Amino acid sequence: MPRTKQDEPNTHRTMQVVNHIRSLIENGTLQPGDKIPPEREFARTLKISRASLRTGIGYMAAMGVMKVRHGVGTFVADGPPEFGKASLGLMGALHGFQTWQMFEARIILESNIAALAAERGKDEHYTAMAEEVAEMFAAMESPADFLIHDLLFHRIISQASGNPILAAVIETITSALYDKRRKTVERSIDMRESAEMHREIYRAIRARKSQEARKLMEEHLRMAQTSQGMERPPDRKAVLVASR
Amino acid sequence: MPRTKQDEPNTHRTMQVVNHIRSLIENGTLQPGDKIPPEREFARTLKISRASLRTGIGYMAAMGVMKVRHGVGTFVADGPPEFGKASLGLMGALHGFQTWQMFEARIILESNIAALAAERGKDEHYTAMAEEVAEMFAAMESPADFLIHDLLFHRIISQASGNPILAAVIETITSALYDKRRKTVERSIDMRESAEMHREIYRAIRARKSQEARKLMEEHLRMAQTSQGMERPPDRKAVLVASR
DNA sequence: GCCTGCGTTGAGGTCAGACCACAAGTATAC
DNA sequence: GTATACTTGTGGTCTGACCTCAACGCAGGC
Repeated sequence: MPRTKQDEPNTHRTMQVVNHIRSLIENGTLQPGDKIPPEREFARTLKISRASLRTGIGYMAAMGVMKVRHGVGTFVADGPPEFGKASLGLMGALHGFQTWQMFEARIILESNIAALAAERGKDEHYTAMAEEVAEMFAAMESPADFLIHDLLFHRIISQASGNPILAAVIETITSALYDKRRKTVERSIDMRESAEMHREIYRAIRARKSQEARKLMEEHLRMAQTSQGMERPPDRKAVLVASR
Repeated sequence: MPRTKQDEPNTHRTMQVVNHIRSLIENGTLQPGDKIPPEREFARTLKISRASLRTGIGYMAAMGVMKVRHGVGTFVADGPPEFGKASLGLMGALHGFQTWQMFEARIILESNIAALAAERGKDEHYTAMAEEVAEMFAAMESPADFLIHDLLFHRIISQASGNPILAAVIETITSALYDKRRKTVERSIDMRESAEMHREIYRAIRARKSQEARKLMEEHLRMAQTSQGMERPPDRKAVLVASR
């Protein structure tokens, strides 16, 4: 009698789907931005139910590897690497992340990234950075536009660092921080000074002065934190937090 | 008659579930390790189908916030904070992460974490760290046991850093690195020397010498990387790593 | 007494197929 | 010629039946 189960590939269907798609990505069949087959068809191909297929896709979508668009199709993520949008928020709820901790993480990561960018940056990065700085000066009258170029500038530095993992991490933190901020009032920071600082950072990176780039980035972010009212770190002696 | 469409807040069911559970966590109804109601029952409570509920749970499970155990139940994650286990692996497939990049990220993060731990560590952390160091010296004959205490030691430092976000990130990287390594041969590193280094790190942290802790941690990790054969990065001919 | 088997129970996992909702393109009415 | 309505393709949700797994407990054998 044929045993009802046996067969080796008995792993959960979810992982079966994930691994399949993963291998398609690894062997180049699927590129970022590509569309995968419609669910019904793909399910038939993989010889599993549509429900199971969807579970697997949902899994990958949660981690930001796939992007599903209702009524249109399912695609491999493109854009900059990043963990699932909501991941930090959810984990924050679970482990009690504080905003100052996000800032701290960001400062540490981004100043190191700036240093790496100074060591490894290429001409294409310099060009792109210079452009964004220029845009910032030009957008001095429009906070919204300014912010866009601010974000782009930092993203380019991440790319220039040559380490996509670190880039993914700060991308995740930054976006969490960002949509935490947009819930509050539109802070009106001193854009001229901010643009000025970005320019200095750019110059340090371009001059391959990694230590200086690190320092400037740190200053810049500390200032940004302060001007956003997200003051104070931990301040030991004063805090009575009984920990545990 | 079947309820026509627009009933009310038509947000995707998935997010409906996620937000519900999230609020249960935030208001303290659900604690790490707690079990949520059985799917059939919970679905009835939320007035959605079991399928949709499962989608939402799957989403949270993918990000490491929930843990599902077939035949047993679904639980809120406990243990140290960490992004979804597979997240790095999948993103790596998509964005071409290299092993040296993981090491680099780890070194940067963990040396900064060691510095923070030196500034903020508490007695309970010192005690736990000392214990693990002792265990390492005691497990000199058993590589497997040694590794366990090695991991625990590093995890305690993460906690002592007082920044759960950074802790979550290195936890994720470390575990990815770990199960990448266990696929290769069991490297027999010099455990005595390794234990020795851990002890020095511990001392620096305990003495609140943050700069020294940072430096020692960096050395330790560089050595670990080397001894694992995961040699150096983008070694072009222009390797003037004069910086630092 | 203690161990072994096997059935029961409760939980998650999978399936099939019908139907809903959304986005885009296409045809039709004015 | 433009605006509205229809059609099509694709993801989203619902039902309800059935499968698999883990834990527990009772019974039989040593």
